[in-house]
Amino acid sequence: MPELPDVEMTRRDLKRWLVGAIVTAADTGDARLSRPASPRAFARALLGRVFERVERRGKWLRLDLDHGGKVFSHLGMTGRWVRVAIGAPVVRFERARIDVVLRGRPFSVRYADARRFGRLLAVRKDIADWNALGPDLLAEGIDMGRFSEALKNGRRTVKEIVMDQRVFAGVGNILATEGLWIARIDPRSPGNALLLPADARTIARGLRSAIARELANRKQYADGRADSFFAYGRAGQPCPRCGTRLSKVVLGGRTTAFCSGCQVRRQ
DNA sequence: CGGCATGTTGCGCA
DNA sequence: TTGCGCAACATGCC
Repeated sequence: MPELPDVEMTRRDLKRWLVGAIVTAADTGDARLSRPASPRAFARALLGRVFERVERRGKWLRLDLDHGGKVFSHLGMTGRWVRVAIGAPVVRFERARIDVVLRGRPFSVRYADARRFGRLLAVRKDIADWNALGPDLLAEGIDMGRFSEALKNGRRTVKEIVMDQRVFAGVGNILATEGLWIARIDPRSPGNALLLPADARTIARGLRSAIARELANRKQYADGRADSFFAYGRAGQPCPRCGTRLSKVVLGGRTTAFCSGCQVRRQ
């Protein structure tokens, strides 16, 4: 599921389903997902409340309730929200349920998460994970000065820097791989080798373009990932731009595909 | 059966 | 003290 474009699509769903809806029942039995809050706190915070807003920053979602409470949701690796009829049976890997009434119509919204790497907690104020997030490439203008600084100060590779949620909220392994391919920059380049303002701009443009492509793709194939990636998951196959066999390397513990033919490596 | 997976975190070690 | 690499988390799927 989860990188910025998927989470954004989820935000739009939740906004459509929940804003203005009143909660008639809420339940989760999963202490792991609701940590450090308790499953009981989740039910208690939601019952009888009305959703006012659904916000997103990077891969985090925040649902604001009418009494000032907030529900934070992170999809982890396999989390997803679905809407079903009221009283519908438990969906596969269901971890939480929110029954609501919107404009007189009752229905149910379920959170499913096979691996349970996600988070789902109801709290009174913003959590540290949310506050620590850097700018969101879709929502906010990015501060090029700050990005250049992050690159300059980083001994890490440019891919690791770009995936740092404090630098760009929402960029994960797919977006970083695709964005750098579009920007024609070798993901192994150390950040402090990319000193030109033009480099930062090119990378930001590549990431934005990758996000736009993914969003368009999600809209078209509402379900699953019809992979139309340039580089992600395609090591060994020809580069769609220059035909060179795409290489594979592990950076920051994540598999990374790139083209040694047309992605420039800086030292 | 082995290997890999869109994410994050915490631990051991240099 | 800081930083880095990597295992761990829990499960599906090829």
